[in-house]
Amino acid sequence: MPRYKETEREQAQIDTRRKLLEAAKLEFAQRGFEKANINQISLSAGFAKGTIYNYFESKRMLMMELIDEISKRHFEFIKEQVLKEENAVKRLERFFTAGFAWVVENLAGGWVMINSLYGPDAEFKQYLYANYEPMFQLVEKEILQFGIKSGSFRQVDSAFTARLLMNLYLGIASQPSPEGKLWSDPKDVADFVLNALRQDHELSPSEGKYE
Amino acid sequence: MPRYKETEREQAQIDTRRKLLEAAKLEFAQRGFEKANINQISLSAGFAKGTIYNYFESKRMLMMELIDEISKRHFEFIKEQVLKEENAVKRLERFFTAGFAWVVENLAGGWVMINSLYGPDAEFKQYLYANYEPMFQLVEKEILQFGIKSGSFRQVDSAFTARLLMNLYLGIASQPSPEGKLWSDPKDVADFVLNALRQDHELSPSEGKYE
Amino acid sequence: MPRYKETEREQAQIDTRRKLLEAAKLEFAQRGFEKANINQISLSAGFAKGTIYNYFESKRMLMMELIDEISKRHFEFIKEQVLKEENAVKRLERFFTAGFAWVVENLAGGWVMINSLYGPDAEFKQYLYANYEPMFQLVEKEILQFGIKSGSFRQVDSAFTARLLMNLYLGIASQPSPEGKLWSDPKDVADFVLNALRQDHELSPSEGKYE
Amino acid sequence: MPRYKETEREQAQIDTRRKLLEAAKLEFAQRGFEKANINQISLSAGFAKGTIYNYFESKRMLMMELIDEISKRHFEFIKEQVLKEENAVKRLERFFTAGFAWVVENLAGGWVMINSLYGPDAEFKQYLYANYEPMFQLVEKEILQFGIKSGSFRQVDSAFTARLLMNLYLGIASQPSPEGKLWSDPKDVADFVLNALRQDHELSPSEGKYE
DNA sequence: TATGAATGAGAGTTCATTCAT
DNA sequence: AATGAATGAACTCTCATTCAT
Repeated sequence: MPRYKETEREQAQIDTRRKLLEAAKLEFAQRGFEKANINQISLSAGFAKGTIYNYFESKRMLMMELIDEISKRHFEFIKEQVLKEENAVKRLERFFTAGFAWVVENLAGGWVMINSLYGPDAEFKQYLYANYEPMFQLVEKEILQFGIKSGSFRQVDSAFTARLLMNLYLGIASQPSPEGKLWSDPKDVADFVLNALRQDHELSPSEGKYE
Repeated sequence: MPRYKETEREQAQIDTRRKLLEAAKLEFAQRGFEKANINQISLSAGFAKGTIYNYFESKRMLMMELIDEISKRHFEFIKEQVLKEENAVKRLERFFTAGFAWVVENLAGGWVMINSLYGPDAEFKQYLYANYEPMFQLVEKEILQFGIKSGSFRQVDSAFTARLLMNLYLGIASQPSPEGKLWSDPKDVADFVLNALRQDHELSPSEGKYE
Repeated sequence: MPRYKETEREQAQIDTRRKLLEAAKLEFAQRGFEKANINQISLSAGFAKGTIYNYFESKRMLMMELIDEISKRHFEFIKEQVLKEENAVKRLERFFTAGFAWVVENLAGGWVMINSLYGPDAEFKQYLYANYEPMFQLVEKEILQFGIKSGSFRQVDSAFTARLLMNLYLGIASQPSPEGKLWSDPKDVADFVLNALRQDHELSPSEGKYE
Repeated sequence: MPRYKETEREQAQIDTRRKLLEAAKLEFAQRGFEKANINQISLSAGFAKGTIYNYFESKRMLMMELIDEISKRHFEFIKEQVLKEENAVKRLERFFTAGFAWVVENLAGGWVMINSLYGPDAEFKQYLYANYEPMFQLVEKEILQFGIKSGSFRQVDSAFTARLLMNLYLGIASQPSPEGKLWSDPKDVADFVLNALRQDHELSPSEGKYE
């Protein structure tokens, strides 16, 4: 059999798979995992009901692979944007700017992530946390520790603070309006955080206390 | 008919209702709304499967009433604790302390709230937001505006900041360990926030820049 | 115990029973036997759900007693009106006039009869036929045979014709408009039937009189 | 894909659908719509209980399609037989002969029709009336008006009389014995009706009145 | 006798999954 | 690889009936 035929077939399979994942993303985002209809996903993607089972073992495995794909893209996007900046403050601002932008550009994907993260399904949640580990690392190391080392930020517990920042990000990202807008500006969130992270040595000891 | 008899019957109804809501809370927390089995709830509460329909119109209505009850208790608890304090900084600390404590003491209730807040069901989400409006108000007015007026906090957008704080609270509250512990100390979160809210007038203009 | 107390109690029971039957008639007429809600009947009658079971063994027995009552009243009404007339032609006309009037005045009762007569429940149907036997007899003997004997009608098979007439009556009676009107005038139906029953034209003119 | 394969599959679908409708007809006829068990229908037809939902949206829709099918066949059968005759009297006789024959040959179908026509379900009733409109038209135009024009019948209100005849037909048709026989002979019914429709000009005007 | 909470059998419907074509 | 008919477990909801008070 000619080589190029093989390649064509492989490409066709990849395309089908991509279409199915795209349809799944929309369905899961709209109805949630439990209410989502796997037959409908296959149909929406332009195939017959059964086709999806040639590509994914089960509804659950489909979801896992979807989570995988979305979270990887999500991370890559943010990582690239953040590392572009060479200044910790700008990196932090960029983290929120890029993060919010991604959500707005990927509403359905965002919903799948949020639902899995805060939903009742332990397996999905655990899987997602594992997938987001690199993003935690990014925030912790490439933003916070980087900023502390460079003197931009005060000495904070970077692991703890990374989690706080991720929480802020995801929390806000989970509340888009029906039109797909977020309720806050990334700049404002970044400002708030920067205020919390700024050096406070210039405060006189007596002023450092909050009664 | 003797009065006390009536009272007895009424009390029995209240008890049954409470048992059913309690069982529902556990089931919904554990499995999520969609996977929750309403027959099982009734059975877990110690009744026949049909009994629950003498008390709640439908699975959905049961959930709504549960959300109602939990959110009201949640708010009352936090409100009481926060308003006990007469100092804005202490109120803010108390908000997190009491908030975390409530979640730890009410793990199942917390799950129901979080799942509804971040889940795919628009009706539940909307209902819950409406129910949590008083809590937003509490944070905005009795903590933030109160602190700004008294000079404890700098001039921030109180509505925006209230939402940020609620996000932080709910985000962290949504991640209890399997043993029911939260990953962070309320004191640490409060400190982070207080750093962001402290007066910055003592900074000289040149020091106000992050570079 | 005083005698009049007993009587009062008996009267109260009779009243309760009547109210329950009345409510049952409306419910059965509106929703049909299968969809009718026996709890609702008891409530509509002004009692608690369980009360109806103090008066009727089961939903089915309630229906039987209702059929009994309605069909007896129905027959008594028509019989009285028909026998008032001393002329066969008038009796026949009166049969349709009174019959239609009864249906219009007793729409709910009429529905219960028709549904039972033409419905899928064999037991009800059989019971109703037994109950309507006297009405068949009335038509056969007091109208048709009476008219044949008196020379008003030609020689027809009175049993067969009685059934035909009952069919005509019940068929039309089963089609009231939503406002409770029947689609035809009893006079017109009677005229049609009288045409079919008149002496054949080859009879001499003197015999052509229906009296 | 080969054409004949497609055809095979289509044929299989048509067969399955027919089997399901057949089973539904028997179940509905025997137990009535409300008591009929849709799972049982699917099982009786030789499929799993869920299969029927691949062909019909709901129990209600199944019933509607069944009514549709039966009434169409019913009408076609009678129409063909009636129009075969070229004489109004014969057409009328044929109407009853063919009508009775159809009922006897299609007992279950007949029951479904009668139950829907006289039952408590307004939607079915309305649907059936709409479906039987052509049959009313047939009786009114092709039998009665045809007979009046040709001088076979006297001048009667054809719409009114058509309804009367349909009533007679359906009423008798609704009372088959357990063995599936009707209580009357079509000839006798036709004779009765013909007597009512015959020209009465030979009666002297004064005798034509029933007073 | 009246009450109404509790019961539990039963039914319609959904849909993930299988598999022969 | 793609198809889509068939499957049957599972689930929500209804309501006739019971019975302790």
